[in-house]
Amino acid sequence: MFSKACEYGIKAIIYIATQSLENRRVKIGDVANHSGSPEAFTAKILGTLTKHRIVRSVKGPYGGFEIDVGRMKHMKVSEIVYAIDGDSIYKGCALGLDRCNAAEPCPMHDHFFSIRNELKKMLETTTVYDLATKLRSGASILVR
Amino acid sequence: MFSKACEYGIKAIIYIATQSLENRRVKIGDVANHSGSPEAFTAKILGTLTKHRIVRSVKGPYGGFEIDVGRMKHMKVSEIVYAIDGDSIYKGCALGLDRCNAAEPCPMHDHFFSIRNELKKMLETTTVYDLATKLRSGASILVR
DNA sequence: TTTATTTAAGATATTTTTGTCTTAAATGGA
DNA sequence: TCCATTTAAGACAAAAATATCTTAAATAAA
Repeated sequence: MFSKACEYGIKAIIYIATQSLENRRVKIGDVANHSGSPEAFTAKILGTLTKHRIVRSVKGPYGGFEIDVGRMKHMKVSEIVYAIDGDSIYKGCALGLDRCNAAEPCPMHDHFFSIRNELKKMLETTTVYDLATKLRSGASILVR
Repeated sequence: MFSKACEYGIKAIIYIATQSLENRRVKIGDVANHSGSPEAFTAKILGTLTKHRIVRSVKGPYGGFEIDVGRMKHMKVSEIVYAIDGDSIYKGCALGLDRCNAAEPCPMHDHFFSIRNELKKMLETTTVYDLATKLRSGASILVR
C-alpha cells in the first residue's frame, strides 16, 4: 500500500509527536529504535519531512527533532504520505493506465473509485495528534 | 496498490477473456498489444497464471491462451492478485508491523481495517467475466 | 576557540522489481 | 520426417527502491 519509506516516515512522525507532547526533542537514534526502522534510512526520510516543514530539526548538542503541538493537531497523515510518496495513492489507476476516469474508465475503475475515495478521506481526516495520543496512552504500538 | 506484474496480469486475463468469449485463442503478442504491456514480461506473468490454472495455454501453430467461459464466470480478480502478489494486500499492516491486530494494533489499524476489508470483498466478488463483458461492450478500455 | 554532539547532504551499496533475451519443448501441417 | 509456429523456462540486464556510509555544517558548552 505505502512504500517502506512512507511507513518509516509515518512511524517516525508519530513517535516524535509523542515526545513533543512531553516537550522532549528526540535524536535520530531514538526515533529509529522506537519506531523499529533502520536508522540511516529514517534519517534520510526525516530530511525530506523537514524540508516539507512537517517536522522541525535542530542541530548540535541537545538538538534533535520536534513537532509543534498546535500544528500537530491539524497535521493530517495525508501530508506525510504526499511528501514521501507523492500523489500516486490519490490519482493512480488500479491497472496503471495513464488517464482513467468516469468517461474512459479501465475495467476496474468503478469498483475502485469508492474505496480509493474512502482511503483518501481517511488519510485527510486522521491527524498526527490523534495517532500520537493513542500511542502514548498504550492503545497502540509501533514496534513489536 | 498492485505491483506492475499484477496490473499486467489482470489486464492480460481480461483481454484473453474477451477473446475466449468469441472462441478465439490469442498469442502473447496480441495480448501485449491489446493490454498495453511489455510482451516478454507479460509472457512470464502468463506462465505463472498458467501454472495456477487461471488461464490455459496451447503450444504450437494455432496455439495461444484461452480461458474456459464457464470457469470465467466464477473466477474472481482476487485469484489473479493472489497468484502474483500473494496475500500481502489482505494481511499486511499499513505501517509494516509483522503482526498487527485488534488486540495489539498499530496506530493506523482501526482506520485501515474497514477500508482493507472493502477492498478484499470487492476483489473477491468481481469476476473476470464481469470485467471482460464490460470491456467487450466498449464500456471500458485497457489501453490508451 | 576548541570540542563534542547532532542533523544535512550526497555518494555508494544492496536488494527487489521490472524487463529482455536465448534456448528448449510441444504441436500442427506439408 | 521436417519445418514453422507457438509457449516454457531460466539466464541475463536495467531500473527503482531500500539501505548504509562518509563528510560537511551547525551549535552548545567548556
